[in-house]
Amino acid sequence: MQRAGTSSNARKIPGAAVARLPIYYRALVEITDDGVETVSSERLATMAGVNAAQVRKDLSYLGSYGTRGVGYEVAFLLDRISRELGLTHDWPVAIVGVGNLGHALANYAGLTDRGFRVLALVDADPAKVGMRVNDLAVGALADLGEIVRTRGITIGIIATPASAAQDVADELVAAGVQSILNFAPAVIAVPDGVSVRKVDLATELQILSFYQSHRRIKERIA
Amino acid sequence: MQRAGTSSNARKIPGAAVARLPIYYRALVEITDDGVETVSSERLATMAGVNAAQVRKDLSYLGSYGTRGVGYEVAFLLDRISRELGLTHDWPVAIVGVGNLGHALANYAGLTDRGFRVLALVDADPAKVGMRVNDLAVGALADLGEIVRTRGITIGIIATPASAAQDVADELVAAGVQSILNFAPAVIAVPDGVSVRKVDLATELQILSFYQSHRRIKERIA
DNA sequence: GCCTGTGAACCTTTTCACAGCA
DNA sequence: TGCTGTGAAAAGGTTCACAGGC
Repeated sequence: MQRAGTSSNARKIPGAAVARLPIYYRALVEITDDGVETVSSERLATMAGVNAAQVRKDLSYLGSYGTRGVGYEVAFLLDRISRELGLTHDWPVAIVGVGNLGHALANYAGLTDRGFRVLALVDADPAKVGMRVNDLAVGALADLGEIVRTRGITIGIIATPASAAQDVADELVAAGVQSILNFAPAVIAVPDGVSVRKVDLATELQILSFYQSHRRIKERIA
Repeated sequence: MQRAGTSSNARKIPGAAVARLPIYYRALVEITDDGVETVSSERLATMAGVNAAQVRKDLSYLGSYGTRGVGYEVAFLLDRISRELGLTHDWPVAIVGVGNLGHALANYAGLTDRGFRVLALVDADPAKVGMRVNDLAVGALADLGEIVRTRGITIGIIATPASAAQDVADELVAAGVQSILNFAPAVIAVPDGVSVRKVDLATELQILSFYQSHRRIKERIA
C-alpha cells in the first residue's frame, strides 16, 4: 500500500484503516439518507466490501463508539469519522495542468460536494492562461507559488504530463503545500512531512492485465 | 520457501509485488530511452521510490534474471516484465459513462500507448448515444452486452455516477468481462474470478485530508 | 570489489474467537 | 440474545544481512 504521511501524538491509526474510513463515511451517508439510525458492523462491512471484524477493529481505533447488542449510531459515527478525516472544514485545492484530465477534475462535482474547493487552476501553456474553466481563470505556472500562498492552498493536484510532475511537486512543496494528489504517471519525490497519493490509470490497467493474463493458470481476485 | 509441485510458469507472485511491476516497467522504458543497457536494483529502487531489497525480491519472483556484480540487462528485464504483465498484446477496452471523466479517459493517450485500445463507449443518456468521441460512436447502455461480445472487450471501465455502477458491473460481468476498473465512488460486488480495481478521487483526497489534519506544526526545513 | 538472490527477522494487516455488556 | 471490542493467531509484506557468483 501507499504511505501517506506523518501521524500525530494521540491515537495512532494504522494507514490501512485510514484508507478505509472514507468508504465507511460514504456508506454512513448513504444509510443516513435512507433514514436508518443504527447500523451493525455486519451491515457496514457488506456495504464497504470488507470483513465485519475489520470494520469493528477500524472503528475501535477512533474509540468505543458502538453499543454492544445494538450497533453503531449512524449520525454519531458519521460525525466522529468526519472529524477524524478533517471534513469539518473546507480544503482549498489547486489543480496544476488543465488538459483533458485537469478539466474533468475541475468540473467534478464529487470534489466540491465533500468540501474540496478548487480555488486555483494553473497551466504551463500560455494559450491556456487566462482561459475560464468553471468560473475560474487559469493562472500561469510561473505564478504557482504566489497563487498557492495568496489563496491558502493546502492540497495540490498534479494533472500534468509525467515530465513536468517533479518540477510541479517541487514548486508546490516550496510554496508550503503538504498534501499532493498525483495523477501524472511518474513517481515523485517529496521531503518528509509531505503526503503524496498517486492515481495512475495505466498502472491500474496493467495490474488488471496481469491478472487477466494469469487467469487461465489460476483463478484469482485482485 | 514455496515450491509448488506444478509446472514452470506456476510461480505465485504476491499482489503487492504485482502492483509494483508497472512502476518498474515504466522506469525501464525510461532507462531504455536514455540508451543505458544495464541497471542496478539500487537505481531502479530510486526511480520507483522503493527500497533496493524490495526491487530484488520483486524481480526474483519472475526468475533470476540479474547478474551478480553487474545488475539487470534492461532490454531483457523489460521483456520479462512485459510478458508477465500481459503487455505483449492489446487489450480491448470499453468505457461506460461518457461524462467529463469518460471523455477525458477516451482521449487519454497513455491508454493507447500501452496497448489498451478503447473500442467502445457507452452511455445511458439517449442524447449522447450516437455522438462521436475520438472517432468512436457512443453506444446505448442497453446494447452493452452485445457490444462487449461483438468487440471482444476484456476490460471494462466504469465512469458512471455511483448509482449506476453496480448495474453496469453486473452487465459487464454477464457479458463475460473479468477485469473492471471502477471510477465511480461506489463499492461494487462481483463474483469470484473477476478482478476489480478502484480509483476514487474523493477517497484519495479524504485520506490526504486526514494526514493534513493530523499533521503537527506546519514547519519545513528549507 | 560489486551487486544479485534469498533465508530469516521484523513489522503490518487481517481474521478469528470469545469475553463483556446493553 | 445480539453485537461490539479486542487480545491472540495467522497471513502478508518489508527490510536486513550476508552468502554466492561475476
